Amino acid sequence: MQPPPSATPTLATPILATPSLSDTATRGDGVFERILDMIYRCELPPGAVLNESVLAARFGLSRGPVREAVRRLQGIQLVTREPFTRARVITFDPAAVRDLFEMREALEGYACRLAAERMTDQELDALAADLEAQADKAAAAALDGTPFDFHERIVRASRNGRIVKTLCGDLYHLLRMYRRWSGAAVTRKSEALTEHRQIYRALRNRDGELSESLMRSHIARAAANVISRAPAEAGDTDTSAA
Amino acid sequence: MQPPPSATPTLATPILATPSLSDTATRGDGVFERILDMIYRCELPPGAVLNESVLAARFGLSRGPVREAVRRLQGIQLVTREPFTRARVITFDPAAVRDLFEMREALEGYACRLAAERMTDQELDALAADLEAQADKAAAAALDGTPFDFHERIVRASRNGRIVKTLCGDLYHLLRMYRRWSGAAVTRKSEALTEHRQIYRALRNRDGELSESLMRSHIARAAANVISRAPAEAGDTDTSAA
DNA sequence: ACCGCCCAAAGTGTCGACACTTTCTGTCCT
DNA sequence: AGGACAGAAAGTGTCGACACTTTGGGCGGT
Repeated sequence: MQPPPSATPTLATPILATPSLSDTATRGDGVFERILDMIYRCELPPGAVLNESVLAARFGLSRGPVREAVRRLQGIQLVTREPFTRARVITFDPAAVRDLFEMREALEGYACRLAAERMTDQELDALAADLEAQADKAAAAALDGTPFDFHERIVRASRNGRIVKTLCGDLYHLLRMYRRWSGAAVTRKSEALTEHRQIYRALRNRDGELSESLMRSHIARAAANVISRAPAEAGDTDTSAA
Repeated sequence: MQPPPSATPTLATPILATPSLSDTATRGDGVFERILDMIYRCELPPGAVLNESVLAARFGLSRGPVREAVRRLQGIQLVTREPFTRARVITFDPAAVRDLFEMREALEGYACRLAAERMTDQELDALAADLEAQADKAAAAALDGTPFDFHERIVRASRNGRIVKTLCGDLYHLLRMYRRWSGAAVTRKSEALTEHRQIYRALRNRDGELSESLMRSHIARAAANVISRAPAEAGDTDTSAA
């Protein structure tokens, strides 16, 4: 349940300089969000060292919350770490990327099969509407060009909370991070749209087998497209950037 | 004040009564293991409250490591927690169990498909040998009656580190815990063995499609068997059991 | 000049204390 | 008597300090 770092549910927009640190429930959570954001922005690129003291000083608080946040990052496998050594942002070797997309293929394909069985007709209608709206305008509702909207809708329609949490949580972070880092823009927009329409048709027909198959192919093609760009080796960057 | 300022500064073999707490890399890791064990043993049954202070006192150390361990447990979704409230061991409602087995079906099925493509002939030979050894004797090498040996072998043969980590890590914990709690012994031994042999044959034939399909069915049947036992509602248990 | 040991520096692990939040309980008002 | 409020109690969140481990550099031995 990590909607893009824009949502501020019931609170007024904070005017403070520290953006997402003051209005969070606990400071540790705030730090988690901020570090996540720093990783997304490639301010902490893959391979960067996470120094607890430095980060604490940067955020103006103690090492405790930072430590907790780093552990959570470690939990979702976004940073690697062994007992007494420094924590580092995960680095993308080709094997890891392959693993990532394979896992997504397995999970999201299955989620698509479940969705074919469990989606309501209303949900299907809404999905179709939004899909075509996205086709007309370059961007859908609010977020522009994120092809994940379609995917997330289907994943959530699987009604499997655990799969949803994995795909929309951990894997989503990783995927997004890899995209950002590799600079792989979505140059497959029209193809993706076609494939999305295919998947939608299979869902509408309640054909779980076909839905899963199509989703797998779709993801595999996207993966091939993303991987085709040779990923340069990540350089080390310290957190002590002034 | 735990390392007595005596001789042997680097290697102090602990003669203490605390079994698995002193010899781990870091104390937080030790606490993690111990709490995990307590959950397995149903000493901390589903719904039990994890009180940091009480656990710390029980383990004879500060709240810091305990806190860290609880956060890690939270990370793998074995305990639920919201900001300022107590942490509780996850409770198994039927939907959660269904979600769990579905996810396993998706992931392990796919892993099996990958294994069919990636296993070496030697691995297949070894797998067959161990499978038949298990069939002869009631128990395999060391661990008795754990049907996970076969599954884990296949999962690891998928060569996908991320899937392996998920299945043999998080999900494995959950599954094992659920088994323990529901008291669902494996009463399907002979059927399971037959199905394992089927899967092995498909792997040997390098038939990924069939391998995946068989594995999915196998897991689905196991799930149905386990779920059939009506899970009683979990009672609350405090950690301050004297 | 090379290799290994020793030592200081950096960084993580752990601790005890304090601040804040939540919950419970006892009391006061209606 | 019943319900809302205030205060205490319990528990989590955070902090600063100290202990331990790892690492990098200087020093002496060969």
